[in-house]
Amino acid sequence: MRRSYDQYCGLAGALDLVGERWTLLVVRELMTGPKRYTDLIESLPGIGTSLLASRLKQLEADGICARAYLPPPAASTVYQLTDAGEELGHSLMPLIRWGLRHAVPEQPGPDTLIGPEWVLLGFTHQLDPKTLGGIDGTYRFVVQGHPAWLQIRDGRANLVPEGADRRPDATVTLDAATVAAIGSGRTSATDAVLAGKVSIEGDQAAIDDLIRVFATVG
Amino acid sequence: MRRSYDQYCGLAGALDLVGERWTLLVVRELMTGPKRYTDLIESLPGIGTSLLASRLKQLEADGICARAYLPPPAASTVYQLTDAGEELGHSLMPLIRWGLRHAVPEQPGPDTLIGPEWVLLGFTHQLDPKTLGGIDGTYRFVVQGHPAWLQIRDGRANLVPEGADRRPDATVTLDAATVAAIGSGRTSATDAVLAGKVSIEGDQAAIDDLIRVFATVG
DNA sequence: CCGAATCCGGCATGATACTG
DNA sequence: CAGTATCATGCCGGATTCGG
Repeated sequence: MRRSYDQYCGLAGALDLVGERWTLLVVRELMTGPKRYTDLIESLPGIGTSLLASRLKQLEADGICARAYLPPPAASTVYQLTDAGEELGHSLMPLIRWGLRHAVPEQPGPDTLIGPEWVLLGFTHQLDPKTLGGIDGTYRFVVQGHPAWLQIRDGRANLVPEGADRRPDATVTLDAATVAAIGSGRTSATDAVLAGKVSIEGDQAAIDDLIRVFATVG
Repeated sequence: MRRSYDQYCGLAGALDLVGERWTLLVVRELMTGPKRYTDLIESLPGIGTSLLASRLKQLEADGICARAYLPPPAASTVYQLTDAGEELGHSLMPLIRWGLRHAVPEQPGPDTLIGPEWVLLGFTHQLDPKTLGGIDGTYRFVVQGHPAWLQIRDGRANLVPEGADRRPDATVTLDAATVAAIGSGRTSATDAVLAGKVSIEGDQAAIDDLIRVFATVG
């Protein structure tokens, strides 16, 4: 029997489902695409293998994530968000941005793990869908040396896993503090570019598209 | 030394501060005005007095809430949100509405605690500030027999504590399931009124204002 | 190697009793 | 009213093991 706050309240109900330690970080991982058990273990150092298994089972039972079985030769199990899980992910964006503003230090500490997708989430969430229309491109973001891929297509921007065959239309290089400042809303993307904190290289048309998208952020 | 995920991520950082059991529910309580220690204990059955004290200390140390000392004759300590705490409250609204949609059953169970403010939060968050302009009124909502007060003034709507001297301009009566359906976005407020799920009584001008506000919700 | 289940020490939580 | 002290319980983290 699971522990419940037993209150008729959206927050208490949400926390009954996803309020336990690690659970929301598992959801965060799945927000950037399906992941294998081992991928999750690596992104979540300290979780303990049995706890992850238990969390995944709960999330599955609650309809937040589901397993999928990749066909051979990949032949592996992946976990992915259901529609309810995707909605949950979107509903977390303001909290993520609050955390960037109030809970994440300017500079990461020596032992702090950096996942470029984590900090890019706050950025992509601020993009204006109207500006994205007509753009079709794949951008490689290098955050503090760690690469992540952003795909803009059909008026939507998504972080996608690195693909062996993928070639970036442009590469954007910046450090973690800069992404955090932009993602949190503290700095506008344009200001960061003008301050020389962001380097963009690649196909000129793609760069122009990106600059236009940046102009709407902040 | 507090346990930390130690990840450069807005969500992980936020959870380092407010991810432990009960913490966000304390914040939720403070979202509807300053509260005394004993008020909190009563709204959070099961928390255990020492754990609440510990959580309040953490929230204070992290700049999310602060104590205030009421002057005599009230002569009592209250806890209230700081600016960062208010921001946190706002950032939780989408999660609260997700919870209303996916984690709260239609009908409360026999032991489920009902706090009218909890479920009204999802409603007030959807109000369109433009519609609120020019309205100055105090409305009494009776949710499943439990009263709560909504004050609309200066273009903003806030849940306020019951005041001995307060007199409602109108009283709205409805059940918990109806507020949840509206607050979650499943039903529009207008539809709920048309379906006879909501009863409104009071001053005719105040009722008209309220109906106009309702029309923007959903 | 992937995806777990098991065992165990330690810390967090919950209930009660007690104090200024 | 506003907490502190204490203690039983249960959850978490780490290591090990095990089947596919």
